[in-house]
Amino acid sequence: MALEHAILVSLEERPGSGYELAGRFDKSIGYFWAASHQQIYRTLKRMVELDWVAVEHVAQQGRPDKKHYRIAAGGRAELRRWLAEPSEPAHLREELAVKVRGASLGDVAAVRAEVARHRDHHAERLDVYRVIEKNDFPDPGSLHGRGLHQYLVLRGGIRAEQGMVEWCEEVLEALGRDQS
Amino acid sequence: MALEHAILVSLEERPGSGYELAGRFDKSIGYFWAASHQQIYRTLKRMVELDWVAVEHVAQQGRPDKKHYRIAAGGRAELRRWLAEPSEPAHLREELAVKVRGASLGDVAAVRAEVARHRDHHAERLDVYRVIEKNDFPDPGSLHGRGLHQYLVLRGGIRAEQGMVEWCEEVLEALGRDQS
DNA sequence: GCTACCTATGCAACAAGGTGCACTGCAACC
DNA sequence: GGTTGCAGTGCACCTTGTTGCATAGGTAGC
Repeated sequence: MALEHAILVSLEERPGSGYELAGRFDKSIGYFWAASHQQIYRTLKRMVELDWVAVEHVAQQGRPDKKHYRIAAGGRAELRRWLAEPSEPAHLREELAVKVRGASLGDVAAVRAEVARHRDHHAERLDVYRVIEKNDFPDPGSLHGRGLHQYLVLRGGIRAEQGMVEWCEEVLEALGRDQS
Repeated sequence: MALEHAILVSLEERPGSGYELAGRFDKSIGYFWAASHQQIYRTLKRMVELDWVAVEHVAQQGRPDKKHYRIAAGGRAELRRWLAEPSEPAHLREELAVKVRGASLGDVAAVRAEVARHRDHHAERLDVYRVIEKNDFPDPGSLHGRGLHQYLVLRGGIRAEQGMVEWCEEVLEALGRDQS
């Protein structure tokens, strides 16, 4: 499993509370590895028991107390171990593809509309990534180390979203031709 | 969930046993929606209870008896319902991206080797898809209906694998430049 | 004669992920 | 004065997915 490792990477970049981590998983890191706040709280608890992260209770006024997490020595060791270990290539899990494949068993026009909706969604996501790219990485050629690694992951997101947009366009065009 | 629906689509194309379905999920359909034989047996059982599929016990000589499944009226109705229903865009879950993002916390060279391994894997997969494309769909322009839909899903697979190969190349090149 | 793999189905247990809900209290808006 | 939203943590339950094992005869190679 990699949720622990995604959390470790995120905590290493910046320590914080579970709530804060959940926020990060709603953007940045979470674009490539989604997780709900439930999963994060539960996993953090387990990671404390494993001594991968250290907790510190922080009392607050006007707000509920929070727990501040930071990566511990055990977590760093685990990260190093995991980074060196080979991992399985992820397999695709695209509900939309199943729908396209089964389109002729239902309303093709409805499936086409679904594809259009997904295209719009991925186009929006692509715009978000492009803005981040422009703002945070104006000069990619000069990047090194951590900054370069963050940029490369963003590039992966851009490629993935662009690929989806193009595929949706191809499907829309082909289904349109077939129906007319 | 879409495993039921993937099974329905597959059974509609061709009825068969759970074992046979598991085989299909190891190739064709399974390239876009993976499932183990355990999942398939369990899901088929549930689908029989729901009257989405019909079973027929087939006695065999020299081999264990098998159960032959075909889609039932309830399954066709469910498929139509599901096809018309909007679905959530799938979110990425790429362990490799987490590793690239965390590369500086471990052995960058090891992560680079991982990326190379994954590139090779996706390149092989891409080759498989390209062969299928050439053999099964020699004249895409003339496709209609079900054949066209199958082709479009294959095109999605080709785009996804090609995108991964290109991203891996970009990462390898950038990490190589950074290290030297 | 032994090992290994294929066909064929399935249980049991566990790990991971998702959904719904509960509690607290402040700030902002209308 | 009521709703909405933010900050903050967590339990309980349910569904999905994975792993290990069991059964059992046939076929093929060494």
